[in-house]
Amino acid sequence: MNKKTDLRIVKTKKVLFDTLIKLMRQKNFDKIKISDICDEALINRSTFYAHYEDKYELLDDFIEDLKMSLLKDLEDNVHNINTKEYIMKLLSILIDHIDEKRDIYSAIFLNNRNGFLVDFLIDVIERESLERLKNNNDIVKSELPLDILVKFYAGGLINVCVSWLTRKEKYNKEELLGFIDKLIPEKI
Amino acid sequence: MNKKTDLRIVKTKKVLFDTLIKLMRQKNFDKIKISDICDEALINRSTFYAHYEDKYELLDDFIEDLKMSLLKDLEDNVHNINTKEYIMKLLSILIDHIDEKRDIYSAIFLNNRNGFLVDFLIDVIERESLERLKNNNDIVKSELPLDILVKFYAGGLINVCVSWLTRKEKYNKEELLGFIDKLIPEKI
DNA sequence: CAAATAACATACAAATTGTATGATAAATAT
DNA sequence: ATATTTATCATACAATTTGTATGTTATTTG
Repeated sequence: MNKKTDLRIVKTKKVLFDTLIKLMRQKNFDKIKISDICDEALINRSTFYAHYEDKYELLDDFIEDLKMSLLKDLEDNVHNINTKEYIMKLLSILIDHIDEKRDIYSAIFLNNRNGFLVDFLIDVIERESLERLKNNNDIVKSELPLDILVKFYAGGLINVCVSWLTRKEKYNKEELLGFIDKLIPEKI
Repeated sequence: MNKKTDLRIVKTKKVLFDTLIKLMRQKNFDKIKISDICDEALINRSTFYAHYEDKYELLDDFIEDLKMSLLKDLEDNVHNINTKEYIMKLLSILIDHIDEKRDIYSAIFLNNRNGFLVDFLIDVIERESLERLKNNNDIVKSELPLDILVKFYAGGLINVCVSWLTRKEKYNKEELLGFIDKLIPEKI
């Protein structure tokens, strides 16, 4: 039984997270000062230092949270189905998740901090489905190493999602999923 | 006839570039101070400020140079051939280029500053081959918007290259090209 | 060789960070 | 409900890093 964290800490972190994203939408993360964040968040600067060593630690903590919430969305929704269905479901959840948190993700992407998402997606695919993919007939024929396949599809699909999110949204969510459906072959 | 730049400037910028990469291999770009760079480069800090406003401008300038050299490699080698051949040739040149400048690129990738390469590759493909791709039978059947296709393949292939570069190199250059060959369908 | 100018040495102001301390307010636990 | 704990605040200050300014020296160009 882990004692729950003090409400004040929860509140402080939340307002720091919100403010960070707000500022990242206005200017590049590189240019954001700790004092900017505190001023905007109405948080004393010494309080900031009580939680984080620097702004990078704040960003890391935030992204960790984001990963957890994405992971939860996936766990709740993705179940054992075949490879392509599985990937489609995974991306559908991912896109929903991104779409719900559109402000957050577009701020992250604007700052080119999306490496984590590629890494994360690769991680998820590797962890959750490596065993399944290994025993799956779909995958055997490709003659390609699994790690290469995973990198390729993860990189490509994330890039499509990023452009969909940051651009002027030529397509809606359903169209995007339709495109992705065509990009992923039935038999990999 | 544009007057050539003063030799001293060329030398100063070169040593700044070299030092930046050296430091980026040791620690994250975020943590590198202007004074670190100058100390290591044996350049007076005031000289730094004579050329750049901050370290981000230095990095931009360096990446601009890198883009130019990559562009030159491509121009020298890529000629009109069909879509798949064209893409394979493009990537072959890209991989050679990256391989030659392995130290530089792995430092950039380690710092997750590879967004520019995806953007750049997309740019190259869009500029140099959009017309060709448009009139190409290979592309028509896909029923997918060209921009989506470009994002997908650019993101996927760059991600494969990045992992190839930063990982412990399980595969050699020829094997990598073989994998890429299988990833790109004959008819897109 | 003369003129131009880049790099240097130095100093210093400004901005930002990082730390320390005691007081106050809020949350938890008994 | 009250005592206890502790997070936040206010403030001050040292330390770091940046950014600018100035005159001198060394190098490059023409």
